[in-house]
Amino acid sequence: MTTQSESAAIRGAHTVTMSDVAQQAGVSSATVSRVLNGNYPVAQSTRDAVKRAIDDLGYTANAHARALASSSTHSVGIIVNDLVDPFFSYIVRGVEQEAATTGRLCIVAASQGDVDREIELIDRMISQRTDAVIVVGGGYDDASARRRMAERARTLAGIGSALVLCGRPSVGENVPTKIVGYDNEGGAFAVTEHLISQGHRRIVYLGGPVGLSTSVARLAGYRRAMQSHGFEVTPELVRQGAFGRRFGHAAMSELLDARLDVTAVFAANDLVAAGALDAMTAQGVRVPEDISLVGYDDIPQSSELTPKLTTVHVPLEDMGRESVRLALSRTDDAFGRHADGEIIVGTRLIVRESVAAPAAVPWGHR
Amino acid sequence: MTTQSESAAIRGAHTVTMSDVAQQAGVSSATVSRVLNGNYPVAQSTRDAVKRAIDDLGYTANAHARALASSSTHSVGIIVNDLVDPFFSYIVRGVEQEAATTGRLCIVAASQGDVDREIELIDRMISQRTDAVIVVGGGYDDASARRRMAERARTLAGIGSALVLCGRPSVGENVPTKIVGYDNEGGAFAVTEHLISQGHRRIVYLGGPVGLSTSVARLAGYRRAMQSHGFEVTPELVRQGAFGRRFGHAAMSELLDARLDVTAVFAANDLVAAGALDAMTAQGVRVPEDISLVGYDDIPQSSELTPKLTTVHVPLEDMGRESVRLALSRTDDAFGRHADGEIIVGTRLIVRESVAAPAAVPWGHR
DNA sequence: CTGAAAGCGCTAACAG
DNA sequence: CTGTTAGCGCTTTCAG
Repeated sequence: MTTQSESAAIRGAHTVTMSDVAQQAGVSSATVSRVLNGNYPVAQSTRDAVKRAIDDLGYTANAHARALASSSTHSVGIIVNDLVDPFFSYIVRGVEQEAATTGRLCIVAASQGDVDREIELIDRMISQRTDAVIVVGGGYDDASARRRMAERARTLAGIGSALVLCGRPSVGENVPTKIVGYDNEGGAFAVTEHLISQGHRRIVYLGGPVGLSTSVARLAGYRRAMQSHGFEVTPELVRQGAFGRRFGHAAMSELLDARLDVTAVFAANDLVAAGALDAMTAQGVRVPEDISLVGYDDIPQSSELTPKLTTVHVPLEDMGRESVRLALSRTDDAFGRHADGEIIVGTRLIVRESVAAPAAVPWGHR
Repeated sequence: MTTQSESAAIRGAHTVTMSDVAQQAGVSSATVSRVLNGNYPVAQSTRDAVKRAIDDLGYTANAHARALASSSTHSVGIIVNDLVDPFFSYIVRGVEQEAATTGRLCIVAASQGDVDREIELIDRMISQRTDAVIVVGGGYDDASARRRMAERARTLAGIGSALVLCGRPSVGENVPTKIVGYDNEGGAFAVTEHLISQGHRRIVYLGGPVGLSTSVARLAGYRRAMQSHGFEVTPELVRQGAFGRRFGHAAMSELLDARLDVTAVFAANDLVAAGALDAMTAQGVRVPEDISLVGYDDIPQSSELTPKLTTVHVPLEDMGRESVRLALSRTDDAFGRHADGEIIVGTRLIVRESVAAPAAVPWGHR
């Protein structure tokens, strides 16, 4: 048997191309293309000969030549802030899965939350002519960024691809984007309501970058719930900053040191909650006996904290999958114009162990 | 000002190509290519004209055409088991970072631990002609898989790319692969020694798929440490299975239910340790007072457990970075033959809070 | 410094 | 069913 490596060695370092295969099989390259793509009738005998030649030569089609000659590149692009943050990695997992299911490869890039970098990465994806470019996570209310994003959206729509905003608000009317979102305001409202229903009224909102759409919306939901019950949201009750564990820890420590009179904490996401929990545990504050705590996102780790975290579930992986499905579904109308597509996934309160009725005497005031 | 979108609208849906730009700028496409690549002298005025045309037209180079005509594709491929497992996601982060630094994009794919799927994905990466294909994580001692892997390694080397095995042993002598590894056996030996030095002698080895190179090596290190002290490793002391949190929980619960006489647990990785810790906490077993616990990998979450986990540090992100560096460093000799490259990163014991001297009376025997 | 022209490897009509 | 023939959009000699 002639193995791939042997023949490669015999033939030298020249890359094996389709016409090599054609020649070896005694057919034309068109025929090789046909058996490869299986989208056209080819005699069984010819097919076999071609397959044998492919094997013997160790031929692997050049995806670039293919992309150039045909249309689809069989790839999707995804841009996230950070690949190790569970929020993003679960979404990436969903995207990769759905891409694989549809025979596509997945190009991922991390923007580190830098807007310019993000645009730059979108441009690189455009260069790659990916079948979709998925941008994940909240954005800032920045007119320039929005305008540049809109330009890319148009370019992508123009080449038959699509820009999908996953967990990010629209960048403007009449901009051809697809959106996969979830209800940040509503979820925040619900979880705050839950706290209030347990008797809390001095609730602090902790974390989330100032101005980031996601955290703006969560804060709004919190505010609406508080106000609908006539509870005042004093400035000291709102502690924004970042979405990480570290911030949660630092901000909570500070809060505790200040002996602020609060009975519950709404952390802007689960990571912040985890950090806050650490800080409380370190200072001997019991959750939920002394202070109740809730988070947002329901990343799997949340149910592994002690106590298990009450939070708002967001179907991250599904959002990833939906993003590619939506992008791939052609929504052009009869005139070839690109219509908008939008999916809002459901969000729901997950009650676990981190909430209880407020302590008779608040922590730090005994 | 003529915006990109306006002119795109005027021009219709035809993708903007280089010759469009050339025409608009009144030069040849060769010139456009030159200013784009900046690797050849072009008059300043011409350069400006071209740039303006590019802007006006909203031109974005087609990466596939470029890859086809030139050589480098400016991309690297990486294959992991699972994108949300911190072990893998940190490595991916390192790869993405280094790729970005060298102006490359990163194609990622998940094999879900399936060998055939892994080979299939390598083939797709070969199709993409990525500058490197990085396969991450332990492998099974499977001759067929190794042979197929070796074939791919040769193919890749033949087209000027490279197969790098990150955290996986060599697939054979004279196979042109690059290796980025770390000392599993040594780290396991060290952490087991640590336990022994604290007075433990009934230590259970928990987790890790049977036969997976990584876990085989860790188990070997554990055995060597035990045996060097004359402690017998009875079969009941070795509980293999998987690398996940769920397995850790299940196996530890079982162990506890069996009232097995052990004073310490060496979890095959931190996820298993986290699961085991959960199980112990649930049953009222205190760590480390009743039973000591150690893990492996030192994923960041390890220091966020209660108690903080004593474990073996593995520089995951660095390994990712090194993988692409190594792959990109040409190590061809004068005859154009591809030489092997290998990096073994350091591993070190991280002592935290999960180990103490054994209890006078073992848990479950009071 | 710039243009013309020959591919890179493949797909997709268009003829047989 | 199969071969011929154009390109896809770019890079890269080779000539000016």
